[in-house]
Amino acid sequence: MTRPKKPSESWIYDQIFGAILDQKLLPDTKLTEKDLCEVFGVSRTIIRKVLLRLSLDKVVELRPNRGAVIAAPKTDEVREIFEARRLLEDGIVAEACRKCRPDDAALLRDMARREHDCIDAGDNSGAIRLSGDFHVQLAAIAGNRPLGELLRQLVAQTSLAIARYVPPGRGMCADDDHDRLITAIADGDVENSRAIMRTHLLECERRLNLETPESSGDLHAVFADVLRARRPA
Amino acid sequence: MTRPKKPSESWIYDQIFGAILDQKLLPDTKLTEKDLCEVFGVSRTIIRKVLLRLSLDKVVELRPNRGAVIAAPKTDEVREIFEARRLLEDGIVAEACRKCRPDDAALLRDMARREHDCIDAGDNSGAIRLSGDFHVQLAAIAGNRPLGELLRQLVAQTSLAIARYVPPGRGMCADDDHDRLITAIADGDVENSRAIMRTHLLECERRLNLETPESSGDLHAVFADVLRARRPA
DNA sequence: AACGGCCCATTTGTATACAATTTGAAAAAC
DNA sequence: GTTTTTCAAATTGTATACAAATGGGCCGTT
Repeated sequence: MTRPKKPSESWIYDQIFGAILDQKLLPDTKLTEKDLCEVFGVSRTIIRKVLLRLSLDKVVELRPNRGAVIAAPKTDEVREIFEARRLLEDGIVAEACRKCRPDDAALLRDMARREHDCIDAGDNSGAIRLSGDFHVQLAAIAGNRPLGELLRQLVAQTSLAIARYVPPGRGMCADDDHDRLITAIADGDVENSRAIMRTHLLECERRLNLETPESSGDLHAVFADVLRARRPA
Repeated sequence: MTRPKKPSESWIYDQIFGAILDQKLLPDTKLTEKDLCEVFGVSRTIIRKVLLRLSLDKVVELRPNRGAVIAAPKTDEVREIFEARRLLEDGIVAEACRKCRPDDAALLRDMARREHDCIDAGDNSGAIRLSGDFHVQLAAIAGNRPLGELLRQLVAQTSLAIARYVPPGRGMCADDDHDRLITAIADGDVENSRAIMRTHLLECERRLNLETPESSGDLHAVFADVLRARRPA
């Protein structure tokens, strides 16, 4: 938690991302460059680089001439993200089954344990982050680096979605999904692993309250009836 | 081809990327910031933003304190990229079959026609770019935007790999693969579409000469025998 | 009092100045 | 003659200065 003398770009990235996961920065919050400069003690050059990277990861939205705000993914988009993850991770987990070595499994078990610790300690953002790291680590074991990089992006967006749509106080993930997944992978059981992963992702998506329609945004859609009434056909 | 008064960031991106596809910029070529500033008539601020984005798309490599060079993907990495594409596009094409409307098919046919025109005219980089756009458009029809964005990145890396590994003068892609794909998709024939896509990608990869070992790079590996001789066990 | 236009404060976008690092080569030491 | 040291030119990294744009409030008009 200590701030280095010269905060690096990636450290600032993590700090901002972490603040989002902690829900200290809520969607649509404006990120003024000058304020971030004062907070982190660097010039706008650095802050702008960080904001550009955050925007390419779809964590913040960069509106030309109007600054950066925390991204507010729509429910439709969150569903698409999970759909994409089901596709990618189906392939990843199958390959991980074939490539997984004993020490890989040990590392996965250690990550799952630390995730449990975070949940027990009530460290919500830590749990979200470790859960994401777990999936990224699976991709690393599968050994396809481009695929792992793509998943990293989807995981970042998923983390944002969880922070946004998980009802506060409610448990986020079925605790032992990851544990059962590790066992299946260590056994090299491809079909079982794929089934667990698929169910796991579907279950995660289901726990988000994506049903409640969003208030914001498209006023034309909200007042569609008004529009229809105003135009006597 | 005319240069705007104020070249936009994305225009400069496209120009550099196009020069790479045209093999006017070969791998490991250094991209000096000052030179690019003079060429495009903008300040280093803009150039550095473009280079950052190119590096995040893995088209150039950004070495800290040592500048940017055109990326030189290793054969292993190219194989991984194609493997990732097979996974992603298998899902994309299946979804595109369900979502494809008549005007979508018409657009695809138009893109395929323009690609043929480029091949006939000997416009190699144009053909590579349109071929990539075709696949990205399929993802757009499938209607999963995050997935489409991921594919866009893979397509960029594929284009770089093609420019690097296709033997000059040799035809790049089986001409009618895209046409047959359009027909199958327009018919809503999921299984056939998936088979064509899979074969298409495998065929593209096969046409690259990834067999010839790369000369450059890891001197430790190249001179492994020397190293062994120097260390008398 | 409501509407519209104007102006100024704030914020973002771009260019440039300055600091730090790398690199190559000349000079000094062995 | 070879190796090491040192130094200068070039290049990247960071901060800042300046230009352009946005947004909101003030004032005048109707």
